[in-house]
Formats: sequence, C-alpha cells, structure tokens
Amino acid sequence: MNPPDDLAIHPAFRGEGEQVIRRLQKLEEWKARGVEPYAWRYPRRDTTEGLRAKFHDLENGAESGYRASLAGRLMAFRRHGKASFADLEDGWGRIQLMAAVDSLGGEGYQLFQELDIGDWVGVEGPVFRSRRGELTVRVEEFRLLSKSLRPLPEKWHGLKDVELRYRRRYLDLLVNPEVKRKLLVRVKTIREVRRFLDDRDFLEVETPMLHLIPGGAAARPFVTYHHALGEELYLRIAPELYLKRCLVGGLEKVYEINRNFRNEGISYKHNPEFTMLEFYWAFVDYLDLASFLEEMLSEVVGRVMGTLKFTYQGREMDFTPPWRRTTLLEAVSAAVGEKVDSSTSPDKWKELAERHSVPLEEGWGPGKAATELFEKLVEPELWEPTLVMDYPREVSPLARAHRSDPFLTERFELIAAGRELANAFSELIDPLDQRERFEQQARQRERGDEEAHVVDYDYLRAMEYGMPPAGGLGLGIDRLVMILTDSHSIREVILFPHLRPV
RNA sequence: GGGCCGCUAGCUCAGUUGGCAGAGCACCGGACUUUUAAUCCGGGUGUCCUGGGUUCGAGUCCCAGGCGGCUCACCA
Repeated sequence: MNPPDDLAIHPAFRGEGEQVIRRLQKLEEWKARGVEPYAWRYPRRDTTEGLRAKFHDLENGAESGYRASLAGRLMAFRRHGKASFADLEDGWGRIQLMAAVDSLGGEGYQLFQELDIGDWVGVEGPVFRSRRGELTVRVEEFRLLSKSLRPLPEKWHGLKDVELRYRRRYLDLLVNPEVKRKLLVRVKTIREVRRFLDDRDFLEVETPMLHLIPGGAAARPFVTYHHALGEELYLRIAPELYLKRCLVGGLEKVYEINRNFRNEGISYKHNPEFTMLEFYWAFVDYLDLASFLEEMLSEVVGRVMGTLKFTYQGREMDFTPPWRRTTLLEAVSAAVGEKVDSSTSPDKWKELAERHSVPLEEGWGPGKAATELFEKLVEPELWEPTLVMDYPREVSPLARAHRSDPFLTERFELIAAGRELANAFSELIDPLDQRERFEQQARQRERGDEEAHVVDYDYLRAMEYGMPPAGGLGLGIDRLVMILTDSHSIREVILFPHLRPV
C-alpha cells in the first residue's frame, strides 16, 4: 500500500488519523480493481441465529453439509497466514467465518485479507463445527457490501465515554450489547401497552403536535413558527385536551403513545422530548382507572420481564398487584408526624413547611403547600409502586372535584422508585367549572407563573356540547422503561438523547 | 443556574516534584492452514478539549471558555 499522500485524499478527510487514511486508500484501490465497495443488495438466505438453531447439535469437527448465505459486519479477525478466522455480526448475533487459500483461491483470499473490521460483507459457504466447538462458515464466496472508513471502538473495553456513547449511539449499539437489550425492552414495553389497550377496544389516535395553545399540563413549551400562516405555534406539552375533544366526539376509548415536549431542565429523569401514553375512557372514574392501571402494568411488566419482581438500582421492585394505596394527605400526615387534612389552615401549612425546610412561595395556597410537602418529603421515599390518591384541587386544573371533598380532586399518581410514573383522574367534564379553573390559572399566569395554563376557549366550547363522564391516565413510558431496564438515567432508554452541539 | 469530577493515540486508560508523550487493544511490516481477547518478532501513528498567562521549560501550575458526568436547585 502506498504511503499516505495528503494531496490524493478527499478534502473531507484531511487531518484524519492513519487508520482512516489507509481505509480510504484501500477503497480507492478496490475501486480501481473493479470492486464495487457499496453493493445494491445481497440476497442472504440465513441469519446467525437461524444457523445456530439449525445446527445446535452438530458435533465438534463435523460438517453440516449445508451451504449458508449470510450478510453482516466483520467484528474481529484472527489471521493465521494462509487461513484466517473472522467474526461476522448480523442483526441477530455473531458467527465465526473461516477463510483459507484452499476454499477461496490465492486471489480471493488476498482480497479477504484486505477487509477491515467494520466492513459489511455477504458470505457463502458450508457450515461446520470446528474442532474447538465453534459453529463456523467456511467462506467460499464473499462480497464487500459496504466499506467502513473508520475504525470501530475497541473489542474488549468497548465504548465507555458516556458523552461519546450518547453522541455516537450507533457505535454504542454496535459494541455494547446492553444498549440493544435496553432498546428491545423499550420496544416490547410499548408493543405490550398497545396490545393491552387494543385488545380492550381502545382506538389509537394521533392528535396535533403543533399547538396554538399549549395545554394539558403545567409546563413551559417550545415555541416555533409557521411561515405561511405567520403565526407562532407551540410543540405540545400534552395531548390531553385533544384526546378529550375525542370524547366529546363520541370516541369512548382513545389513546395516544407519542412524544411530548417540555422546555425545562434536563436531568437524569427529564429529557426535553419524552414519550407518554395517554388514554381516556368514557363512563369510568379514577377508582376504575387505578384498578385498570394495576391490571395493565402487571400484564405489561410480566410479559416484558417474565416476572413482576426484579431489582432496580440494587433494590427490590415488585409490581404484583394490588399496590399499596394511600392518599396524599395521609402520606403528608405521616411524614410531618401530625394530622393534616382539607381544613388545615394556611398558617399551619406555612409552619409545617418551615419546620421541614420546604420553602413555599408567595401566593401558594394550602393545596399547593400540601403537594409541595408531599413531593419533597414523601415522594422520594416511595420505592415500590404506590397509588397516591386525592390530589388537591389547587394543583389539578383539569381534574374533577372530589365527590366528597371540594378541597381535593379525584386524581391519583403512581409513584415508584421515588418518581412519578403515571397520573390519572376522573376528568373534569363540567364546562362552567373548567372555565373557572382556567380563569384561576390565567390569574396565576398574570402573576408570572409561566407554567400556568392559558385559557383554551375552543376546548371550553367543545366541553359545552357535553363531555361524557370519563377517566383519563398518562403514563411516562421512558420512566417505566428506566425501571424495567435498571437504568439510572433517562438517557439510557432514549436512543438519541438531547445533547448540546460540540 | 450552583458545587464537585472528567476531557491525553481510533478505543480503554497511565502520566511522578514542572524536564524528550506512554501501555493494552486497534493499526502498519514480517512469520504462521483450527483460531476465538490467537500467538511470536518489529514499528507509536498525538491539536494532551480550546484560548490566554506564569516559567529557561506546561499534559502537569494560574485565568477564561467549551463539552460531558454526578449532585443540588428547577421540574404534574
């Protein structure tokens, strides 16, 4: 091979290391020899997994008599002069290749020797098991399918640099098997959730991602702009208000699994875009939903994990229903060591908050204070799945007032591993009550609360035509998958998490 | 946004008191027809994250900045 000659190198690769330059030169040499380095297709007939299944009982040293045809990426070479071994990886696994002058001829073997780790190849040849017991394809024909120009991360230590793992997730997937395992858990989880709901006649619908009025949650939205219409739009923070319009339209069971966008801090449990399930179900209340959620998650988790008991971050996690239930006020009472309830005075809340070093802001009422105490003192300590019932009305502008306590709403959250997994309520279907709640939110907004709701008059109008009594639930898919994959960070379960540009 | 930590070869990592930039894998040259982290012989391939400063001399010390991780704050 010629020594590196910078003048001959494509300008895009100036300054690249020796290994890249050599691969580029090899590419040019192969082209000059008439070898097409980027194939159009390769009609492979076998997969590594298929061959392993077919020949699992082939004895050491035995020939199968079967001629295999595989395609995949070369992941390792063990060269021995006139014979060589290589590992080929496809979408299902790896298998050993053996190439030798005997089976390929001098010229073919020479070409095979010139392949690099990372190259995609198609190979054909008989399957046998080596004397050492390794299922192997003896390469009699091969084709370069796609030339790899950059060296892969090291075979033994893999790619460890967390930043590189996220920025170059394709490499992470390629060399760290755990990444693919986690992705598969995610895929299966979403599939099982869909199946569960589809089996119960829920309709999966798609509602707008571009909103004129960001609603359905308390969060800052991302702003974008539609040029032809000349108007500002918001990436949705929740699909809730559109899904409830579906209820008005007579769709009794609807759900959506898709992305929401919130313009907030990034942390181990927050990504700016995240995946949520939301479903709405006419004629049921939040108590029905609590049982339904237990049924749904125990089935989904059981099918994905094969068990309802597993460990998360070194601690036992058990999704076996029924889950523990408490109310928010009971939980706060236990945490502060004295009874609090709907009639607890603002001054008392203030005193309790101070005593437990939970700062309260000006303008927060007792409901917000109670919720703040819950989130600071109780939530982080709730490990096993717990249904926390009856959130205050003040922090639940879209939930129906509690049938027996106007301070509260018929709302619950599922808390596990110290974080919120799901949130559900008996939906507020009274348009006059909803109007008041929106106006209350608008006043908070005027006071500077950027996360308070904007009044959505179109939604109010829809409600005024009549919304059936209904329950609605939101489930954070990423956070559920974190627990199922034993991931500390949400970034581990999102293929391409958001990172600043370098 | 605050605190702490990290950034050195393609990858994983060493680098002493401020004194020639270094190891394993990968890569290159050679040997080798049953290896599988192949082995043996030979070869370091580098914008030490960036920019300033101190110094005879900076990967190392100082200042500013970038990116990332953890954590606190924020966060239905």
